[in-house]
Amino acid sequence: MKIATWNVNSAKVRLPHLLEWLKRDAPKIVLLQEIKCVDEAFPAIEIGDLGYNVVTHGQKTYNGVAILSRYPLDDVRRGVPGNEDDPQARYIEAVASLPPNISKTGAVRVASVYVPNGSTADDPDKFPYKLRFLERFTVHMKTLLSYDEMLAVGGDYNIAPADKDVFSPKAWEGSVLTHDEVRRAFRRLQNLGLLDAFRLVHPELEIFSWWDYRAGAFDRNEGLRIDHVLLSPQAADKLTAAFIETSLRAKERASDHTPVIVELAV
DNA sequence: ATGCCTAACAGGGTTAGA
Repeated sequence: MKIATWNVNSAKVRLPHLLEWLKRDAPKIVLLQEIKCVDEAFPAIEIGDLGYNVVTHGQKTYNGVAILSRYPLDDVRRGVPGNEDDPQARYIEAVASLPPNISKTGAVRVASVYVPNGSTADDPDKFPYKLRFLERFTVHMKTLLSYDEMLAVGGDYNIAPADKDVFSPKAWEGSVLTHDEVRRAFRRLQNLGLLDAFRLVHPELEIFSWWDYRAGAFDRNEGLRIDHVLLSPQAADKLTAAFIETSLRAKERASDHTPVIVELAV
């Protein structure tokens, strides 16, 4: 079963790419970020026609997350608990029920997260907001891990966990994507028991999930690995493959992010 | 090299992204 995460940078603009990719690759579950639209404007009909159930947590203009699933979705949660004072739509969670002919394990809980960028480390509002979001998100992850179930949390974490996730560590030193404090926040998640699926399969591979729109960054392969699928131990036990679908970044009118995909033998 | 593209909203220039 393939589970993918993708920051589409506008569901409306990326719809042709999304539909084509869903038809070709047929991931069972897709976790989307930056849909940049309200729930009513999300192209749920077109996606539903391909056999996907759709739940969204949208917002006008900015942010917005969604879950697409070939399996039924229940127990939908919008927003991180304890973060209700935050008007930005950055988190959605649901339980996908796997049919008995597919799995004996029953269900997998999935979540799509869009961690704030943080602007610059000296920004008086945005960087503290990023750290505060990560703190509250981490508390909730601890709760979900206590359920001892299959859990996959995919998203744009806006964190390059290590220097090998950065094309030029020197150029990115001190940025909000590589900052010690956010890397520490990422390690905290891992120390709770959430495992970086891509790194489990490819411990040393240098491959990126985002490339700047400017200055031909994609053609030069000047990117970062900031999109991740984190797995509970129960899910990581089923992990058979992980890869980054670079082809979608090469298209005309591409998102600046490309899908990260994991395969679980459930 | 801190605005090199892109998107939304709006109907031009600003905000935001990473």
